Amino acid sequence: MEKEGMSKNFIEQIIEKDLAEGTCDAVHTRFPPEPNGYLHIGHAKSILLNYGLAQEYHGKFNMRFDDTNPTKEKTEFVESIKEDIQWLGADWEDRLFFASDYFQQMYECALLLIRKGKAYVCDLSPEEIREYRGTLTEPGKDSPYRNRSVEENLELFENMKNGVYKEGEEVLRAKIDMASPNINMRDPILYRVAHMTHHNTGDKWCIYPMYDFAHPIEDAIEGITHSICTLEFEDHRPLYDWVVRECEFPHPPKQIEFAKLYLTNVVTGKRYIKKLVEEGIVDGWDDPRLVSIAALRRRGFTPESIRRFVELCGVSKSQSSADYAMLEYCIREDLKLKRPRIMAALDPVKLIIDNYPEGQVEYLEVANNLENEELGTHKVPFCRELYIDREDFMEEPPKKYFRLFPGNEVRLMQAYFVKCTGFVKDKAGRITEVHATYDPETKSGSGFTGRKVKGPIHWVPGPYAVQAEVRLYENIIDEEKGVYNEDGSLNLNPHSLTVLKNCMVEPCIRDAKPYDSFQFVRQGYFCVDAKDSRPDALVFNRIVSLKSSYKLPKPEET
RNA sequence: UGGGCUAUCGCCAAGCGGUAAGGCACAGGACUUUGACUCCUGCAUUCGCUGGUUCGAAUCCAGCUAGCCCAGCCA
Repeated sequence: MEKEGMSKNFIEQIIEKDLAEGTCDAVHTRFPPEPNGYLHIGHAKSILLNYGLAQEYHGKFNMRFDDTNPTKEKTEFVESIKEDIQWLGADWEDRLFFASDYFQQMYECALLLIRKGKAYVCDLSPEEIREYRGTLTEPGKDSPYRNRSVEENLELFENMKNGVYKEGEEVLRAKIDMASPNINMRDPILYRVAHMTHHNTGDKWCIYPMYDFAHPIEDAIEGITHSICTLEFEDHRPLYDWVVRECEFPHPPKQIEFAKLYLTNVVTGKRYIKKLVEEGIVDGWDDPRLVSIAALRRRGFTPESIRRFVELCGVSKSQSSADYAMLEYCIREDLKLKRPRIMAALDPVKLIIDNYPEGQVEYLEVANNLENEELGTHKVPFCRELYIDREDFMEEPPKKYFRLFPGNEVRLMQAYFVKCTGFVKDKAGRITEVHATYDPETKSGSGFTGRKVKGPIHWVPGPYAVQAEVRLYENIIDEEKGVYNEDGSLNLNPHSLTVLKNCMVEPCIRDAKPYDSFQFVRQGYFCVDAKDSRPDALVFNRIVSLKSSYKLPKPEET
């Protein structure tokens, strides 16, 4: 995992300084999600950053569920999160933890703070607490319960723990500074009452610690040295440090904040995704048009490609959003030499080789990937009737069109040269058949050098081709307008899903399994849909298009 | 005069007082049994703005400006 030659990001610089100065003697990081939803590409950055840092400095990486609020958390999310992290390749070894496992220790920390006169039980209602907190520009004022005796606080807190109070009746607060310009320091709430069954601790507790109190303790207990989180927690750092200090942990962890990863013009907001799912606009949280880890996996992205992407994006403190093209580059790059390339006609039109004997079939051995011999070969039947893609034939070709048109000769990929002799149209003027003759001497691999042709085109054998349904997914975005309209509503791209039902694919595709990806020659990368494989027709997702296809030449100047 | 943070090419991002790395995207060209890939070439006299310090500033100082975050008994 050594990044040779690459400059160190600011977190690496902090860590190396800490290591050099002896502030810590080993690196220990963690990924602490709340199990209240599914992971997306943004989480991947945090996971890979934390795991990568542990690897790079030969330290440890912990997995920890930050489950301190039973009203939002579910076991099913715990399972999906674990699965996604494992898939990404971050290994927590035997260090899988739950914040809820530390509830007893947190409770004892609270007791310590009360005894030190640093925390008090407050009777104020939620509304009153808000009023007393002041505003962004005005200081708050002290709670009338701020100066209770240690004994009284101890008793009241005991009552809280024993379920004497209803939710909202009492809270435990830190005694810091109600006039602090940092609102987080205005006597933040440490513990609240919640009569609720917790997914891990059941009914054992009815008081639950707040994030600001729990998180530093979790980190300290686990011996985390660098607690890496996102920018919005910068204002919480003074409180984080306060908790660690007042609870008297000997080796205080250091909180470091970095900027979240956003993708330009891609919907990442949880609220919006929830709405899309609820309204049936997407078929679930793993719909390939979204950027959840599960969606990316279903769409054919590989863990390697996501790791590469995160690495390419870098780590900084400036709020930024990565171009989606960068993600596409990563998956193209990863699949390029790794996956087979097979031929397909997304919009098939018949090509009839008139001089090829009717009923004759020969099995051509074609390379799975011309750039990577290790992927071997497979056989494709070649016969009189083939399918080619509609865009590979033009009745009246513009300049610089190298594919099939009357009188032109091209190579059928890894097969023969064919020369177009004619075509048939239906009443509507739509081409239904293209006719050609082939030259047996030009067989692929024969070493024929007699003449050259410019445009190799792809083909599939008519009677043997497999019909597949191909879904061309676009992200829910609009390149021009962006994701959100001015009023904050979503700007849905009406072309986010196009379904092509009669695509013709090489017969070898029959052996494909869910999540298998291929390059459909000249069409882009496709992945077998893991959620929708039908017995009678294959279903594919488009992962990404090839970089460009034939572009009409610019109109000539007159 | 609330507080915190950020500002380097269309998008990421190095740079840490010695005269603007790299990647994506884009544009040319070469090659090609994928108009893909690969390979060349081009792409910031300038670092949000204005002053100042200095032989020398993206880097230091001052003052502006813009954007993001904070007033959950969410994380």
